[in-house]
Amino acid sequence: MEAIDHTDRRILMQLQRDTDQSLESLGAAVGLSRNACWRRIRALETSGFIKGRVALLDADKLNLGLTVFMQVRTSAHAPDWLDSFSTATRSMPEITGVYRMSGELDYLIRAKVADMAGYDRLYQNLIRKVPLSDVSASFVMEEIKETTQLPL
Amino acid sequence: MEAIDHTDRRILMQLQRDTDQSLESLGAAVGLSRNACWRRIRALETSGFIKGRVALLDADKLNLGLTVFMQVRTSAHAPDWLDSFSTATRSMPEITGVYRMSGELDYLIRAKVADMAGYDRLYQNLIRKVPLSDVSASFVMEEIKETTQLPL
DNA sequence: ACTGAAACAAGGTTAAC
DNA sequence: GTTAACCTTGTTTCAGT
Repeated sequence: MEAIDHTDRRILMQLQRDTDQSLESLGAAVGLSRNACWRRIRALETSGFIKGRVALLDADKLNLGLTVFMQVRTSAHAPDWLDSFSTATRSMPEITGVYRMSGELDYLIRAKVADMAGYDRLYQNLIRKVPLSDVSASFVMEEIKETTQLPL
Repeated sequence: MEAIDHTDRRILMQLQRDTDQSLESLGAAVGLSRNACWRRIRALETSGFIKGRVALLDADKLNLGLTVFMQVRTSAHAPDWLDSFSTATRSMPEITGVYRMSGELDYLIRAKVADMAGYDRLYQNLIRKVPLSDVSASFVMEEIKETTQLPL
């Protein structure tokens, strides 16, 4: 696993914007021939810098217009509580992010649902699978920025 | 803009998992010929269900191992405060998400930085660009789940 | 109107330098 | 790193259901 140079960064920058460019245009953008480019990309893949290539869908069009952040506060709990919490949240496709936060007893959940009724179903499902003492939800009114691009 | 059927959903499911499969294998997965598949994908693109295709990078490898959520509480402010806030956050590449939350005076920011020093730089930069009264930060200790896949 | 089969062209992959 | 051959696969055309 090598260190990354300036040209690699530029390639990554392009790919995390749009992975559908041809090697030709990509090479042109970073000043490289078609397969010099190809070989670098391949290296970036095998070394794990590139985790994968995915399609990004329109949540509104798919009737998933409501994004909710749930803050879970949990008091003392059995040692395997985290296990069942992880398993439960990972198995629920509406939940797109789960994070253990600083402060030890806090978890943050991000989920996508159709509407309030959808949120309630999600909430009911979740507390049925894993005991949660204190849950508070905040809803996204406006998405000012949302990107998968990392700063390079 | 049409409604989406079951086969389209299966295609979208595949593509948001991995957009690098050939039309051949994709078609096999959903029970379609190569270009029946192709035409559906094309329709899903032009109708906007597919917003784009991107590469997902490894944040740790790129020295962006610290994810932080910042909660911004703002009291009364000039009518164009939101404008300058939006412009400022959108121009900062470390910031990967900005949301106006329910409760009217709350904004949530997600950012990726290298470490605490990186967070402090980001914070200093941000408050230099736009006046913020009350900012609290929570740091991600453990990423239990993180996906771009929407539930279908 | 939507399907599949086959021809075609573009672009990813390999080999040679 | 480059150029050029190669061959997979995306794209277009066409005919059938």
